Amino acid sequence: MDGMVEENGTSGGAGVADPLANASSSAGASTPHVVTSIVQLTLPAQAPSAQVQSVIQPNQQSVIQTASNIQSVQLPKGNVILVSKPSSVIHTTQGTLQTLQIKPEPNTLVSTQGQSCSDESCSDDESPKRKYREMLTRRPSYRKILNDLGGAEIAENRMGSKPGCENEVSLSSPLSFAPVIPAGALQTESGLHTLAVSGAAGGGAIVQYATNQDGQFYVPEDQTRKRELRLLKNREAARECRRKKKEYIKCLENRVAVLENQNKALIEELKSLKELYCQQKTE
DNA sequence: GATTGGGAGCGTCATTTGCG
DNA sequence: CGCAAATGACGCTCCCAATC
Repeated sequence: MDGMVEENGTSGGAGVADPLANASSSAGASTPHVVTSIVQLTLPAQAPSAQVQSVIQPNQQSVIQTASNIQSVQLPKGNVILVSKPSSVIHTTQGTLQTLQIKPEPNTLVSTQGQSCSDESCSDDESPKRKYREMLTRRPSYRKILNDLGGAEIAENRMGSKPGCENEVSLSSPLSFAPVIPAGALQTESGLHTLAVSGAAGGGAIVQYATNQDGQFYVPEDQTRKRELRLLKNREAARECRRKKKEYIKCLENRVAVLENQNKALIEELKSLKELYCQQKTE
């Protein structure tokens, strides 16, 4: 899967869709998400009517996005940045849009829940600790991320690229644990004993075994088959999960690079605007 | 060549998540 | 709600580079 994710955040044809790509694609001609990000810039209050010639040419792709179907909302305080959530690396427990409110006070916490929360203004229910915990809720699974972005079918195609892998299931290898004894073992109503055993690679497992006429211990056939099948499936699942995790990390790394570039461009743009503004002011 | 430390990958178990 | 899949955590092995 080398080169699956291209620099501009779009995914390669045969690869899995970059779960994070849409948020970073500034052109976005083919993306279903019209709005990738909305940034409201507030001009200095001293010069509300300043005429500023944009350094952004009409046909030039700007890193600052606008969207015709989005209405700007006047907010009483501070600047508001709306971030489309689905592709954001920031995950919250609610809503499609996140509102990040930026306040100048140094001790203010930035909340992703739609409101800021300074240390002293929070009630017990809304304590910073609680909010922090909420922010740390488990990240959605890779499967969910793909589903949200409509990439499920791609994932399925990938699965399809290994046709018949289930048929390769082999139940031939025997279990390796020894039927060591009943000290502390429990006997069930079905006559099976339940015993905790240690696996070869740490951890443990609960197995059931029975005794034959000679009092020897054995594990019922279908019990071992079930266990083997479960282990085999889980082995495959773990492998797949690791692959997806690596892919996900690649995507994140790619996104970092894209955002760093965007940040650079924004800084440059801001610099140019500032220069223009100062020029016109002195004239 | 022997030793050592770190990284990558694997198998398994326990737990969480998602779906019917 | 139950079940299967997905994922985190843990321990193990293998490989490779650095050091002695």
